[in-house]
Amino acid sequence: MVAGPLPAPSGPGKDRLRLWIRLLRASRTIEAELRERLKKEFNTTLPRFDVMAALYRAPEGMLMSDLSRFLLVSNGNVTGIVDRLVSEGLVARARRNGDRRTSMVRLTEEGSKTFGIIAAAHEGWIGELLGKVSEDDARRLTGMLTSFRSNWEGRE
Amino acid sequence: MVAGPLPAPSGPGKDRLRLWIRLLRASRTIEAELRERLKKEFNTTLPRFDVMAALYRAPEGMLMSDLSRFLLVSNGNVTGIVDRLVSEGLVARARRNGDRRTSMVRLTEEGSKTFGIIAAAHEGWIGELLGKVSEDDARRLTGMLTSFRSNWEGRE
DNA sequence: ATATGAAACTTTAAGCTTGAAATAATTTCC
DNA sequence: GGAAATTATTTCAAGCTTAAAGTTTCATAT
Repeated sequence: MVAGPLPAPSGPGKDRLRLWIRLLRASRTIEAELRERLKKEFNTTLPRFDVMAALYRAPEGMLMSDLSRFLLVSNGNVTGIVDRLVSEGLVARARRNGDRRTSMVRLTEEGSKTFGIIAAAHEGWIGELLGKVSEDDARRLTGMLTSFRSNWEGRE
Repeated sequence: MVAGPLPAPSGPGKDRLRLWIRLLRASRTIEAELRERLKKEFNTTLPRFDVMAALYRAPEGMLMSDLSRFLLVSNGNVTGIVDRLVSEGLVARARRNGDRRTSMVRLTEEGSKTFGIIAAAHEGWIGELLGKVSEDDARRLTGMLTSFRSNWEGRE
């Protein structure tokens, strides 16, 4: 996937292949940097940050399946991450009256406070890491990515 | 990370944050699809494909540390993936005369043949998945991503 | 009411991933 | 030549990830 330098591919369709490779390398590079900083500065992980970010914007809480869908990861995966966040006191599961299969997951007060702090740092990091991209290019790129993602969403 | 819908962020620097979120969602979506197809069609994984792709373009072989650097993953990680590829007969380690700490890793003949087949399918999938991106946009996007990545490479 | 099926979630096994510690070989520097 | 630092790699523990199988609960249709 993360192919790169040496013999530049050429021929029909190669431009898209090259785009994909760049896209993947870019996101992996940034992801690695964020992961490292989250660990060093806040002793947390990217998956936990992702879950907290999702919950932060849903004060009423989210179902496990909502989280799974939103974060694009499997539901078994979310179970483990939420388990750890619960044991850290940052997240709580609340049984529901109506449907006993489900539980509403939400940030605790401490979780919310903690996330606020981390999120501020995170936004600063992104600004720094993408600093060389002009606001204009950022908007243009975002537009392209959005349209190309829309071919995908809710496909199967 | 993979934040999305609800309250659209606004303010200074928010365009870059949004760009990052889209970038991440796009690459995760495509990655997930590739992973699934690699599993279903060829009973292999993305990391193994990555390693084989790197080796395919280096017929003389690569050191473990070369692989690690090139693929942007830790060296301990590469050890495990190469181990599995070796046990599948797709990759071979060759001790070197000069430096006995290192070994040259390369595709076996079977590995090379196998990779050729998978790579052809892979290229087709990318063409399909990014089909809606015009060749022109693909080149433009690639250019932007390249320049923005170059702020990063060899940073520390 | 009760089977049948669907839905929400957890568990499990296998594999991927990292950072840190451990090994081993090489190089550097007195 | 030998200690000390460096380099290449593996090992390890903890955590992330998936797909598949299992559990519990709910909804539907007899």
